[in-house]
Amino acid sequence: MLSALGHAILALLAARPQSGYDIARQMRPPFGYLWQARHGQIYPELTRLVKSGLVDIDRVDKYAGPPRRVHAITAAGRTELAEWVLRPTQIRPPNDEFLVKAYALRRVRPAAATKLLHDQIKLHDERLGALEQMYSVLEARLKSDRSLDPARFGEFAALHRAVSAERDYISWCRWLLGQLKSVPRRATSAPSRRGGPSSRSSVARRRQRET
Amino acid sequence: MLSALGHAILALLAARPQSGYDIARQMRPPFGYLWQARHGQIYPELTRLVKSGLVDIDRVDKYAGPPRRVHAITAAGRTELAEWVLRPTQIRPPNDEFLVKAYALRRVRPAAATKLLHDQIKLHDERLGALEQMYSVLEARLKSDRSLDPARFGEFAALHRAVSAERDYISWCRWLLGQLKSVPRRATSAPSRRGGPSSRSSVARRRQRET
DNA sequence: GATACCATGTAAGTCGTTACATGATTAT
DNA sequence: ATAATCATGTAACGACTTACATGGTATC
Repeated sequence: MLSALGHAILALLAARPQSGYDIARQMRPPFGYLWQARHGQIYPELTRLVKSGLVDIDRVDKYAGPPRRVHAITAAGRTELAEWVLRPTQIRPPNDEFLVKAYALRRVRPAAATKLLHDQIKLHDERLGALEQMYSVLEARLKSDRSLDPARFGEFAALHRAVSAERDYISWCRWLLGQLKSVPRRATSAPSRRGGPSSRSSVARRRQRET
Repeated sequence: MLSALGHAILALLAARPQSGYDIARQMRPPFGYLWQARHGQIYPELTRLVKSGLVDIDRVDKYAGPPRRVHAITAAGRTELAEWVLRPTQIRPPNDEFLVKAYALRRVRPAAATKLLHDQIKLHDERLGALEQMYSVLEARLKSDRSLDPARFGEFAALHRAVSAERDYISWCRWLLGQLKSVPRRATSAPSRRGGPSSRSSVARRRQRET
């Protein structure tokens, strides 16, 4: 059994041999677009991959500074990667903290809510900008190179996904911003429960087992 | 310090008092749209919330079957929730296993790749269908009720996000499917490295420290 | 000299999954 | 009877974060 991170590392090493640091750089939050992880998780995982024979140390480069251990995927690693790709995949839990905050947004003043949204938009805009730049660099390379290099198609697909996801997220933030303007009502700490038929019926639908 | 899950539970309890089972049902993968978690994580977290005084046990319902412990948020809980909402929020790491598989897609036969994508589309289509249904039920309620109930706006916003995210994901899958048809080249286990100037320049750009 | 980056590693703690455990109710 | 759902809990394990640790190089 190999973790998703392990397979993500295999996938990167299948593209080209790299050092742990190279991998960590590509995976560094918040700009990693294939898989995000910190070096504290990557180095031990690399060690495990070497121990299981899916990866080996190609060479150790010593130019200046600390030596770089360049890892390469083995034949067994490529086999494992291909088999893993074919195995069924579940949907990841979205679990976005900011979504929960949006759910509870009416608990804060509208001005504060607006600021929150602008902050979040800024964060995602920065990420989107970085992704778009990587995307256009890659696109330019794919066009200028003799034909398009299918070896880089994976990067293209992943970047395409990441860019699209960020745009979608930002659209939602802007939609929410618009909603805040049109429905500026706010609740205080008292829940203001106007226990009319609306909430009644909700409870009734949920449980009919009441005595 | 309280976890994101703890705050998600607080947010749900701020909407109405509920049992652990109710919370677990709303958070159950793969259809939970606010936050996904298993009951094995939820019950201990609820206990912690009670111990810290953010939640208390409203009552224990015994209709028939096992008793339901109905939890309610306390005043301290509402305060904590509101303060947490205002705190800065980082972007969650996307870390989607299927994205890594897409990155490595050219390692499998085109027919297998196509099947993988159809499977993934099916999964997301099922989730999208469920979400859209919840969305339309909620929408109908918001319209039929006297005016729109701002207390339910959070659900609306979260569902909106979830639906939009699923649609975006499915679009990407379909785009990939189209790409597979137009670029049906596949690599065998041999990496076919045609070490031309393209990969050279890439390496050169990445590190200029070579002796 | 201070700061930033390169480069690798480990340890402690939290978050989350999976599986075990129990027992009643409802439907087939 | 058998299975599915209701309802709560715990234990073991794996994934991930944060912080500590080291030491060289480049830049201001």
